[in-house]
Amino acid sequence: MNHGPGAAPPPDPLTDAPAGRPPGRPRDTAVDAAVLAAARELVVESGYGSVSIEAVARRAGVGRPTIYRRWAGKTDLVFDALFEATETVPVPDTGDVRSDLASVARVVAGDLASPAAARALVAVMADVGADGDGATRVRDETILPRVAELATVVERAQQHGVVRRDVEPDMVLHAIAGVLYYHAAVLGRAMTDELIESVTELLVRGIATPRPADDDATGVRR
Amino acid sequence: MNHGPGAAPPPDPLTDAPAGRPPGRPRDTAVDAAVLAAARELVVESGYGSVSIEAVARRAGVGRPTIYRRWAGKTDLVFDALFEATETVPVPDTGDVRSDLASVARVVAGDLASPAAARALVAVMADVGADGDGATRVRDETILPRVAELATVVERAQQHGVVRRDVEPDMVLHAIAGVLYYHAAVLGRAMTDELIESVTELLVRGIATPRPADDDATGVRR
DNA sequence: TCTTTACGTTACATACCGTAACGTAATCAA
DNA sequence: TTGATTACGTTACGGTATGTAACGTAAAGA
Repeated sequence: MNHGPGAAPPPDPLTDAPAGRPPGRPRDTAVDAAVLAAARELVVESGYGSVSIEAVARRAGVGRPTIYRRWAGKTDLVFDALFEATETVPVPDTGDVRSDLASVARVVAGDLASPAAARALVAVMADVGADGDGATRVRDETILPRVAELATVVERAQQHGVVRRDVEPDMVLHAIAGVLYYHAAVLGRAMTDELIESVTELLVRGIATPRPADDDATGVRR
Repeated sequence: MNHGPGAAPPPDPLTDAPAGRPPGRPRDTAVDAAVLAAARELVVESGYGSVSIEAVARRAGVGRPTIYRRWAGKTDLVFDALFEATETVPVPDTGDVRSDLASVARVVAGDLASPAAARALVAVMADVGADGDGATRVRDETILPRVAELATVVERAQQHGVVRRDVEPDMVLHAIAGVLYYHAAVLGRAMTDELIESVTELLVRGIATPRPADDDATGVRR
């Protein structure tokens, strides 16, 4: 994946110096902004499948080659356009696992607030997954680090004994994301408070440590 | 959505008669099969985004207009090609909620077994969701009925008192599907037994009725 | 034989792709 | 100021896919 405009000037491989601004006319940052905004708008309006580089260039008032100088293709561009807006959020720490997980769920739901954006995110993932190259890179550079960071919420709760030790922290995060993605992208449902509430409820009960003299909380055979 | 070749001759609205075979040369069912097979192959080989009606027609040895006579477009065609293979499975009833849900999870995982197919399914969903028309139809005609059918597993368990009454049965099914879809399409992970196991574990604990003198199974404040 | 529909072929206008070439503009170094 | 270097918009190119139309031929029933 390119992640084009964000790239800093490369360090000089010989001198190992910080390598100041490269020669020549610098990129116009206004172009970056215009293109990303146009891409975002078009995706929301007409869906990922209907977006074309051509249309983005037209709306942004920019030449098509200019876009190709920055991004490798539609997938790259839309990916940046959608993730550029998602600012990193601090890991919640309210002292209560339930509240922490609810916060996480609300952040994820925020990214999926617009059904169109949700579908686009999924479409990009499906698209990116097509080539074995960039697929793992996107995941490893964008999704997984964030998951690992947020998983500390679960780890903290484990150290305090309120969450089972055999729960994989990442799994909990993936579950939150999975359920919300599914509701947004496949079911086309809005991210309501009720949904966030019931997901949190389900997970908190699912990962909670059973009461001391109760080592078989799942013995539900009838 | 079209669901083209499966359509039976329409009943006569006036006579209410079964309405025999329509006049003219009948559709060649071999063409249906060849096109669907070609579409399936191409989707698995190169991903949904790279499939074109043109390519499908070429591989199927069929004229392009012939495809357009049956399906409205790429989305329609691929949708039918992918769902045609998923036979309906009887609702499990092992007498144990855990086993029942594990069975459901295994069925869903079966549909997502091939990573390429999983991505294609998601891509089609995202694509279908773009137009407000066919979106709800696909969901209401394909996904939701199946979910409602399988949700009886949860309802049965509720009647036997092993699952909380305030759990929405559909929600449980959506959770299973959501987590598995996410793992397949976004994370690109295989449908392992461990995954199915841990999802089932999480959900069973999450929906189980708390022990009688234990009305606060979620009081996990530290 | 007549009517009706299916099929393959060919053709058409439109659109997008990705890249190349050109002239002009902006920036830095000598 | 001059030269080198890169960015930008415009134009153009060959290639591919789209969705539709028109044609002749094939297959079925009346």
